[in-house]
This record gives sequence, structure tokens and C-alpha cells, in this order.
Amino acid sequence: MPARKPLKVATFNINGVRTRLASLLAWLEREKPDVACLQELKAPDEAFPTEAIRDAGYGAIWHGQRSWNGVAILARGMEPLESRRGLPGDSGDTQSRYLEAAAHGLIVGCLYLPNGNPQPGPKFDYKLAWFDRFIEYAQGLIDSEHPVVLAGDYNVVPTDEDIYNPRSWRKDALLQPESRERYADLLAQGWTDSLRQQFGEERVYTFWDYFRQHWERNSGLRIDHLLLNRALAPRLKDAGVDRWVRALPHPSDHAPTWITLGHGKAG
DNA sequence: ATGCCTAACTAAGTTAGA
Repeated sequence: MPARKPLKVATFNINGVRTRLASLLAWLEREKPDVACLQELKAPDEAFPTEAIRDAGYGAIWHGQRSWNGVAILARGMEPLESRRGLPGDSGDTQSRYLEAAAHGLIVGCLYLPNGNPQPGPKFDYKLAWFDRFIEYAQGLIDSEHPVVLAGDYNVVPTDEDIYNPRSWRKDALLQPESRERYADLLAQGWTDSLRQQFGEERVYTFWDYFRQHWERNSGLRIDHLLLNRALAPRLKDAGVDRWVRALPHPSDHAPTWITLGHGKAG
């Protein structure tokens, strides 16, 4: 049997799907991810650029929101089959931050975890509460016989090795012990942090803020994560960050972050 | 302790991101 090309699954906080449509299309054309999770669409449902994305060869589902938030799942050459819209556990939560679908043989959870700044305060409380709901929900997926990937902007810098210099970020919601403990609790369920797994001790960043020439100086943070359940983890082949997208004109402050997966149990 | 830079909404100034 001829070897099948590995599956490529990516997550990209696009920071405005309309503003960044040209970058998105260039990225899809060049990198051809089989599955792409997008966050921060910053657009209501009716403003999602369905046609351009279809013309690029992708089926898509999305959960938009005016001005902020918004998540989407794109699947190359097929329509994603939606399995969940919104995180369970709080019927009063109206923010568009979780979407889930079956695509290319995977269950794909696309998440945009709350930022939580400023902390302390109600936004930080919301972040932690959302995180707790997510941990509870993830518990039901970790031992699924189906391969599951939870991909998105977690808004957590897991350790001090995941940031250029933690000093000036110490009081930021992304580095708080409460945020980090929850990320560690999630991994302790048995999830594989695929970027860290693949890079070992090597530094890898997925976000560079717009301030103080942080991109030019490679002063980055690793906050976009792809977590694999037990059924999927053995299939991890490679991981990386498409940094060239961050270098485009008028970029998002995040870069697309991806993994490749083998097809069989042995890869 | 705060701004730095950028975007949405809307029309100059606020809110939010991280």
C-alpha cells in the first residue's frame, strides 16, 4: 500500500477573519491544512466569508459574534460534521468560544479560552470558571475510543519556558498560578501537549504582541495549543508554527500552529 | 502603575485583546 500523506491539523487565532481574509487564503493555499481551527473571528455569523473559503477548497462551520470572539472549523475537501456548539455547564454564557466537529476521521474541538485580563477581577473569574467547565467537559473525551484533538488559543503560558521573559508578564492573567494549575490539571487527565512533546526543551512561540517590536526581537509566548487524547497521541508525527504568516503585512498577533498525524494505530 | 500596538464600532473616543 502506498504511504498516505499525514493529516495536518492547525489552529490559528486570526484576530479578525474579514481583516485577515487575504492572509488566511494565502496560508490555506500554501500550507493546505486538512483541518483548521480559527479563533477571534470578530464577526457575526452572516459576515463569515463562506464563499471565499469554499472557493479555496474548504468546508466550514462557524459560530460568530459581533466585535469579539467567534470560532470556526475548516476542513479541506469536505464538510465538517458539527457535534457541539458552545461549552456545556453554563446556559447563560453567550460568548462564542467553543465549536466541535468530526472531520477527516477526528473529533476536533476548537476553543478560544478567555483572556482574563485584568486580574484580579470579573474577567479573570470568568476565565477560571470557563476553564473549569472545559476541564470537566474534556474529562469525557480523554478516554474516548475516537481520536480527539482540542485545538485553540488557551490564553495560558504553561511554564516560564514558554515565554521570552516572564518578568514583565508576572501579573498578567496568562501567567497566573490559577491559570497554569488548570492547564496542568487538564494535561494530568492524560492529554498530550503536542507542541511541547515534539519540541522537547526547544523554545517555540505562537504569539508575539504588537508592542515594542516583539516580533522583530522574537519576544514571543506559547499560548496556542493542540492537545491529543490517548487514542490519538501515538499518531503524532510532527509539529510546527507557520511563522511566515506572522511576517505578512498587517498580521494577526498569532501565527498558525500545526501538527501532523499518521493514519494507522502505528502511524 | 501605565503605555506601548491594533482592531471593532462608529464617526472621536471607548472597549478589548494578551
